[in-house]
Amino acid sequence: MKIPGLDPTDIDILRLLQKDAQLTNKEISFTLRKSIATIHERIRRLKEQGYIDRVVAILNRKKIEKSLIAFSQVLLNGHAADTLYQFEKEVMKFPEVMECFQMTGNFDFLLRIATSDMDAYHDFYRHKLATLPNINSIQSFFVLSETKSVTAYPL
Amino acid sequence: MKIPGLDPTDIDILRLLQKDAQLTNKEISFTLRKSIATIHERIRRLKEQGYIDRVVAILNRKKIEKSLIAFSQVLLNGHAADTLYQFEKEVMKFPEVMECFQMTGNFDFLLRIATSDMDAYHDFYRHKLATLPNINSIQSFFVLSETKSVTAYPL
DNA sequence: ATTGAAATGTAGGAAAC
DNA sequence: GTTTCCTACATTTCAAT
Repeated sequence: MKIPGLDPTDIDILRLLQKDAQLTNKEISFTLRKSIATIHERIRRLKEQGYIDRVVAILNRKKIEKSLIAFSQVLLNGHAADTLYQFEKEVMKFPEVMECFQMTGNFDFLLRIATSDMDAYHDFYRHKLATLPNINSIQSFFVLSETKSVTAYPL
Repeated sequence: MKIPGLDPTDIDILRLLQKDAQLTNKEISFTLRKSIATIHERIRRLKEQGYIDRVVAILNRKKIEKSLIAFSQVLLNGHAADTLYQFEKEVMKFPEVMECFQMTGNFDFLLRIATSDMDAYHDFYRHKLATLPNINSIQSFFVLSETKSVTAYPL
């Protein structure tokens, strides 16, 4: 079995819910040819055991005026545990930072930053990000166009 | 008004649904001190007008054995419209590629790639990604740890 | 656009096979 | 794991404001 604790029906359910979490148990049971009660019980278990983390609404970025997405590579001065921890602790408080990953390679963190436009990004950069302690360098790249963007993991 | 076509109540609703789309209309109506019918009508409108793109289940990456996330910077040979288009068309077919953005800067595309481990990534790299035409270089970075990862835009 | 109330459908739980 | 039944909630519609 590919994923410990999950059988093919569980995988099918996860595949469907990753694309559309508003499917009713009835619709899922029809698609997968199982009873409603089975689907209900499976989903309950998948949530309880933490396979499904949460259900969220994905907004249309263009419509809500967060048209500018930046990916910023951050290099810190030194890698003392405390330096890393302090950076993480502060950067995750910024709502503009949707993602922050510590990375392999020649920089320390990769951030995904959402703002309305370049002015707003500049503002965030100067008055928030660049004010954090122990920052050596920040290199930013901006999204020109979005070819694909899904939240569904391949299963 | 910050976002055209939305009043403060709409913004509040979007903020809540971005974090938890399983909130019932009743719960939202209680939080925002509006009637259930109002909340219902607002959400219907937000979906119809495309502010809410979709509602999805977010899985726990660790539990489903997609522990390895790579960000790959791809540089193509030349930027003929057809070269770009062909790359986009092919790369978006790969389920491992969760995101593909055309970017500013000294590379053309940034990909987010989800696989189970380094072996699976290597396999994807050699037999899928690197076989696409007109690829000049691919530089990959891997996620060591996840400090923050949300799908909610700041509103 | 907002509301309360009424109708419909779904979720969630229990029992028996 | 499935089926049936049941109750409680949630969604959806609608007439009135």
